[in-house]
Amino acid sequence: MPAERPFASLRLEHSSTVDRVAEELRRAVFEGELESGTPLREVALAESLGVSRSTVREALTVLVAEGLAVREPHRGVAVATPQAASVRDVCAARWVLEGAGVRAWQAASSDQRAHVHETLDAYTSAVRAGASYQELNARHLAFHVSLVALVGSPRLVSMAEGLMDELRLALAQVERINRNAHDQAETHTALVRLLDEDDVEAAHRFLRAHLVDAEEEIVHALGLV
Amino acid sequence: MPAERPFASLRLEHSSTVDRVAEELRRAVFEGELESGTPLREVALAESLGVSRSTVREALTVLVAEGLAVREPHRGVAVATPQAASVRDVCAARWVLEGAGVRAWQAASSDQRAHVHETLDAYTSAVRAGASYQELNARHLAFHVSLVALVGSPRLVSMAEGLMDELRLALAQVERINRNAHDQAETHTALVRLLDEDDVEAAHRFLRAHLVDAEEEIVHALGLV
DNA sequence: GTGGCTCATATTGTCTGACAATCAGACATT
DNA sequence: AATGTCTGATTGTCAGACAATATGAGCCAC
Repeated sequence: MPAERPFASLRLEHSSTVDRVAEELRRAVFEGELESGTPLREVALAESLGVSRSTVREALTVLVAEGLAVREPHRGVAVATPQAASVRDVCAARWVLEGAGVRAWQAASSDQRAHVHETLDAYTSAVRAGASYQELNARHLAFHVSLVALVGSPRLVSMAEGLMDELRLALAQVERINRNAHDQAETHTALVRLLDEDDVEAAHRFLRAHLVDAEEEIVHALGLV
Repeated sequence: MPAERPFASLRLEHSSTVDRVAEELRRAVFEGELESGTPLREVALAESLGVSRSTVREALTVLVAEGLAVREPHRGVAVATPQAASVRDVCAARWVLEGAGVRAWQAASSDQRAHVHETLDAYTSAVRAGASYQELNARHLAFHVSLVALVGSPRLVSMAEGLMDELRLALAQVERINRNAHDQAETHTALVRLLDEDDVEAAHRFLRAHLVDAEEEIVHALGLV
């Protein structure tokens, strides 16, 4: 019987100008090129990127929606400045999402569990390969997103991705000055080992401790900036 | 000792034109004036609202970000069509958030617990007063958001608000045809009673059942549309 | 010096008008 | 029926304009 959408797997991304500008700004933020608080002037960006002001405005709206920048009426958009309070909030939220993911381990599909292993492998091999801060952060946080994905809700996943983007911003600001991205490969491997043993309770407690540690470390590092 | 932001609570909303347009579109969607799938043409909206096309575009971007509308490249924005799958996803996500809220009951502040009572009262009195569908939906969902607020994370709250907006869209579409918004005041009162008795476990199970019911009901009603 | 005033400048918020790229539907061709 | 072509509608992006508002400097009074 013929499928009703024979070529459903084919897809080509139609990157709009706005998307490209937003991506470039995101990159600059995560790369630490833009210090937190830096104002993002519309005309200056438009000229330097060779696009119109309207396009820049739309891209800035995206950044603001993602929490990477803040807009104040008639004062413009600036790179967000991570505060201790907002980091704690992000961590509280991620604990809810990731904790739910871990609890869903046994109910999760084998694909979802495999995906956790994949993101862990990607992280640990990046650590071994001595990858850049940005890549380590990205892979580390991707692992945590894969935990949330165990719940099986696309919306929860995109929420988690948004939270991780905010963390990446905070980490980028911290690492501009203090490059202390230490190796956490064993910690995560241990977490997954607990999951593989189906000891969900222990994994849950372990994750809790890990997230609390991460929160304290980021907040502490922020205090030094 | 003087606070560092003495009048932080004061705030006067400088409603921008974009905000007003977005609010008007939101209202029209929740009111059921716009059937799901209705294309939102930029020029037509601009003329009928008396604003420029750029302003309409920015407002539409907001609606799309909120999940109330979908944009397809070069084809424009249309009112989102709630699918069974997306409703189930929203419900899975809200279960994670609201469940975490209920579990946080005992650790929550008295303000937060009082807020749950307030939103419940607002809902039940609206029921008694025979309020409109829209108002009942809004107050009903505001109660559920107040559960999430027990966690104490602003970001989780705004995530929950986003989910509820999507549900309001779905409800508005089913109620365009089938007005079956039945009274759920007792259910919610019972839930809060369990919380007041600090029987968090029972409240958790009760909430679970309530959310499953709600999901099935909405999905079923959607099937009739 | 502090506090308050006016004013010039920069920037945003919004509008108008334009044009190419793309899409949807009708129509013609094979 | 499937394919190619034309036409109109709509979006994506651009350029330029103007009013409202915020920022900062200078100036004045005390």
